[in-house]
Formats: sequence, C-alpha cells, structure tokens
Amino acid sequence: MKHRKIKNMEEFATLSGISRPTISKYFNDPDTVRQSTRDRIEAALKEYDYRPNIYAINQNRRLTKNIGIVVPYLADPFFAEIARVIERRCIDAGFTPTLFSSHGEQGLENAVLDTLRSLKPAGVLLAPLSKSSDIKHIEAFCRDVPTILFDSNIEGVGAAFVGSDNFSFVSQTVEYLSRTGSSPCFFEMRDPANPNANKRRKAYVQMMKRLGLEPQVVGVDGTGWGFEEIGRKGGLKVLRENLLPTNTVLCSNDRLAIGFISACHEMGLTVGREEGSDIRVASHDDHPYARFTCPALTTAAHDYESVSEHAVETLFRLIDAGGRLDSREETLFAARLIMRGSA
Amino acid sequence: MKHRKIKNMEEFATLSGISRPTISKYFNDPDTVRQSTRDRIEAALKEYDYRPNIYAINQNRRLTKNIGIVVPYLADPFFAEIARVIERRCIDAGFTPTLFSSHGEQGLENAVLDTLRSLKPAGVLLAPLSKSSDIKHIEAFCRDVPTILFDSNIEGVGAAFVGSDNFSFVSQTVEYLSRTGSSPCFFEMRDPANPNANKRRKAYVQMMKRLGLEPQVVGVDGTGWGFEEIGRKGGLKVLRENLLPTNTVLCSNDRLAIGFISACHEMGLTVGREEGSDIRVASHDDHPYARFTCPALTTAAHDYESVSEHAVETLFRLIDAGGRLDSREETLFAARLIMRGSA
DNA sequence: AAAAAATATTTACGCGCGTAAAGTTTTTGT
DNA sequence: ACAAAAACTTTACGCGCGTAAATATTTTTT
Repeated sequence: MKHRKIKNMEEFATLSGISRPTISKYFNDPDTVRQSTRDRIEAALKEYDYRPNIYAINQNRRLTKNIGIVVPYLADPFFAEIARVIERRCIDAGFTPTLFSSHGEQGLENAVLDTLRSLKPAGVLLAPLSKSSDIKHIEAFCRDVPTILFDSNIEGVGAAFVGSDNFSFVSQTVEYLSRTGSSPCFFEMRDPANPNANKRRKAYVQMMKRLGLEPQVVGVDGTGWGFEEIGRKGGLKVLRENLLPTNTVLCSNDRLAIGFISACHEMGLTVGREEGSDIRVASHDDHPYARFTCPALTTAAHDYESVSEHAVETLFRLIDAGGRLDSREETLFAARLIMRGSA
Repeated sequence: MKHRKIKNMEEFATLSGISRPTISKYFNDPDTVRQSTRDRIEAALKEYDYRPNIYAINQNRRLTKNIGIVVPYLADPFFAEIARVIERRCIDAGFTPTLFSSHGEQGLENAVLDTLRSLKPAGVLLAPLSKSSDIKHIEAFCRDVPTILFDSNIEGVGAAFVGSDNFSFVSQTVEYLSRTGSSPCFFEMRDPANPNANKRRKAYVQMMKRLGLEPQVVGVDGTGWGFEEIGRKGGLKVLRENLLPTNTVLCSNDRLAIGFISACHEMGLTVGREEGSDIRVASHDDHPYARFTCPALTTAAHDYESVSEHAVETLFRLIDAGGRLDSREETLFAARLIMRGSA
C-alpha cells in the first residue's frame, strides 16, 4: 500500500483511472457499478487507502446512513448489552450507529435528541426515560426523524414500539412461585422510573386474582435510576419493620432484587428455595448479573435477540418506506422463566 | 417561537439582520462578537430556532469539535460510569463527545478507530483492549489523531496516559488483610485481558515479600471479558479441589470477586470478616456492584473523578498545543481502601 | 453483425459554511 | 472631539462531494 495521502475523490479517480461520478456511485452502493469497474476500484482502494470525506457526503444528502441509538441509562448493563446487539445489526446492514445515553436525566435526553436531529440520521432507536421524559420534546423529534421506540413505550409516539410482554413475565413468575411455595408479594418502587413497572404490578394483581390469591404489593421509596440501592434501602426497612406479608418476594426487576437480596443478607436471612431458607426472592429481566447473586436469581428473561432484531428490522422497514408506516405497531415478546437458586 | 424552518445561515442572517460572516463567527465562538450583536443573534435564535449544518461546518475545518471516547467493554458498568463523567466534562467544555465500545473484540476496536479517524475529531480518549489490541493499528491512529490513553497503558503509545496506581491499590488491600487476619493469596486470571492485572500481581508479590510473607498466586483459566463467569468457574474449581493456600482471597478485580463470591455461596462457604466465617474475600476497583454482593465487597476504589478529570484536562492541553506535548506523561492516581463486610 | 440496453465519461452546478480581503461603521481611549 | 482600534458588512472564493444531462463506450440481445 502506498502511504501517499489522497486529498479527495477527484484525485483518487485520476489515480484509479475511473471517472469521479462512477467512484461516487461506487461508494453509495457498490452494486450499481459493473463488476469489472468494482474490481478496479477495489484494487485502487487497496493501493491507496482512500476514504471519502463523510462530512462532504452528508452535507447534500437529505438523510445520512447514520442510525442513532438512545438508551436511558447506560450504566445498567442490560442496556449496554442490548445496545451492543443493536449496534452490530446496524453495522451489518451498512449503517453507522451512534450510541447515546440519557444517563437518567431529562435535560440530557433532550440534548441528545437535539444533537441527533442535527446528525440527520436515517433513523433512530429510542428507549426513552419514559416517566421523566419531556414527552412534547420527544413527540416533536419523532415528527421529524423516523423513530422506533423500544424497551418502554410512550403511547402513540414514534412509528412503532418493540418491547417485552410484561404480562408474560409476571404470569410465569407468579404461577411458578405460587405452585412451588407460598404465594408471592410484589416488591417495587412506589414511584417507578418506567411504565413497565406499572404494567408488571397490574399483571401481578391480575394473575394473583386469577389464581384465587390475595395480591399484596409492597412499595418502597426512592426515585431515580439507582435501583439496587433503592432495593437495598427499601428491603432493609421492610425487613426491619416486618412489613412483608409472605416469605416469598417477587421483585419488579432484577436490579431491585439485587439490592433486596443484599438487604436480606445484611439482616441475616438466608435466601433460597431449599428447606430451611428464610425467604424466596424472584424477579424479572435476567439482568447480566442475575446469575451472580447469592444465591443466583430466579427470574424471567427478556428475549434480547428477538427484541433487538425486531426493533432493527422495523426501523429498516420504516426507513425504506420513507419514514412512515401504515399503522403504529406495538410488538411484545414473551419472557422465558429462568429457575435458579433464589426461588 | 416561529416554527418556520430556516434553510441555511444566509437566511438566518437576513432574518436576524446581521451579516452571515458575523453569524458564522458567533457560532464558532460567541465571545468573538460584541455583546450587543450576541444579544441580537440570541434573540433571533430564540425566535427562529436555527442550527447550522454540522456537516457543512466540519467539511472545511481541519479539526472538528468532536471528541471520541473509546472503552473496551461497555457492558462493564465501571466503563459506563467513567464514560458518563468524561462525556459530561467534554460537553461542558463545548465539545461533542461520541462514545464507542470495542465490545472486547480487536476487530471492532480497529473499526472504531477507523470510523473515528474519518470523524476528524479534535481529540480522542482511548481505553484500549490492551492485550488483544492491534498495537500497530493503534500506533498509526495515534500518529494521526491527538489521543490520550486511559485505564490501561500501552508503552509509548498516545500523547499521555492517565490511570490508576496499581501498587497503591494492592499495597493497601494486602496490608489491611495481613494486619487483620491470615495473609491473602492472590486470585487472578492466568491470562488476563489487561496489563493492570499483571501490575497488580507484581505489586502483590512485592508487597507480600516486603511484609515478610510468602506470596501465593492462584491463577484460573478463561479468556475474554466475562470476568464474573471466569471468577465463578475458577472459584468452583479451586474450592472443590482445595487449591486455596489460605482462607483469605484477594481478587485481582471486583468482577472476578463477584464471580468468586458466588462460587463460595454455591459451595456453602460463608464469606466475611466476622468470627465463624469460612473465608475472607477482597478485591480492587470498587465496581458499581461491589456494595451489593453478599456480603458487600471490601475493595480498593479508583479515584474516578481525578482520573477522568485529569484525562480530559490533559486532552484539552494536547488539543490546545496542536496535538503534541513535550513529553509523554503517565499519571497514576492512588486508591482508597473501602472496608465492607467481605474482609 | 447490427440494434438495444447498460454502463462510463465529460461537463457543470449546487450544497451550506469557513474565511479572506477591502471597505464601512461603531466603540474605545485620551 | 478626534484618532485609533475594534467590530461589522460586502463580496467572493473554495471545500469535497452528490447529481443531473449529454455524450461516448461497452456489453447484451436477437
């Protein structure tokens, strides 16, 4: 490879012996030029290592090949993991994904969307803060930029929603826990950050009633995205004051459960499904750390693969359709119960 | 606010009654225009909500106001957290940070650097994969782009390195453990992903000798970035085969320790510093989840704030200096011992 | 081999903004 | 109040590439 620097496409065209418009076509879509020309271009590319200036490319395009991925809280490995899968799929489809985190702050979510808008992305996959989101701002954004919501829904906003079926999560855990021991109470934040939590509570109540059992919801204080700490503090309070109606606790999500289990340990209670354990704990999400709690956490797992695949596929359809879909689909994927030692 | 769309700077200039070059100056640096003009521009800005086209802006600039942040593995909340702090600082300084993760793969790290190069960033903060990095590729990148390494060092690569002082971490934990109970063995991956691990092992050996104790290193198998699972698997093996020389285990990092503690629990061993516990476990990093293990993990904490602040400040100095510093500084920050229940 | 179709080339313009140069107006210093 | 300095306006060009139109060449079809 000659390490000579090539200034622009004109120069590369001259060196490769092909006209600039053809080179331009090649970079837009290699399949639009003849095989023989493609080979010559690619040979020259090996030789000279030229890459077109992305700023010049995107200046004229109405839409770029960028895709924005926005998650509410990147320090949660669940989102880091789903972002990774989505990134990969976008790259494979020839797009350039850019990852943003709102870090739990409304101001940042708005700022991220503003930045994103000026990037003129082909599309955006947005997992909103939801409860603390500035809905008007997100609506306005979605009017201008083809956007798919995922993880948590905002009614009517965005071209589609892809997420998990909270009823599927909760019905499986409730059924399992009730079948194998005392029926569960539901441990949650009184003021959750996210509408999934509300759906899960409702699913719990509904499922308990269906089984002819008395639903018992235990709400704890705390706001924000530090769920583990909220679960721990709330757990300590609940345990100290003996507020638990049963010795089977179903947490709204794994991060709360991680905190709750740590509170149990602090209080000297043994968690587990074995004879002689003081308390059973189960939860939802199958967080990357769920298998490392002590004991490992029984939980309902997201279908990561399906959610991310379907979200990305829907976005591609949306992009191909020019930014509008006939109707706003909401797709929910079922959970898979993962039985581990905690319940 | 009139929601009329403004096409370009020319149009905005006309509407605001100010010449386009002055508007351009304003966007480059508001302080270079007179207060009165600034006020008029900002008034018009409120009125019309215009934002310059970033692609057109960056096309001509040799350097942009972008800053790239690259971490090796974003699903590790440690990196998510440090990225968050760094992002914030960059934004406050008027830059546009973009976050990338190599997701533990050399191919992706190279691809990220290639993408980054074409973004013509003012500077890059890079936490390399290190062991599995393509050193030549990183060197070539650093020749073209002002880059500061952080978290893990590659000798002589990049304009500076900012990280933590591994000796400070290990000396504190070893000293504490030896003073308060039996002396620790050192639990690590035989083939670590990261040079910090090697520095920590050496520091352990050195520190033990200094205290007149016999260093005992326990290496376990496994490669990649799934440290918790490696710690758990390795822990199970070591415990089953009774390979631990002492009942005090100092893990190379918290993620290994999380896995190791889970293995202890699985084996029915109680972890903790209290009388009657079977084993003490301590570690290094103060991972966000360290306080939620059972029992909570005694560890040596990074000085997150100082590392991120110094990394960013050094990058700004580098940028101001036009991409070259007189010498390659390596700055290491000391750890803070965090005593919790595990040891 | 001739006609039709597909692909390349040549030429030319425009995108939105940075920026330089020359001239004009406003502010600052004394 | 006047000169000097600072800030602004006007004019104009260039950045690297997308893309359209007209023309030329190559490939495919019959």
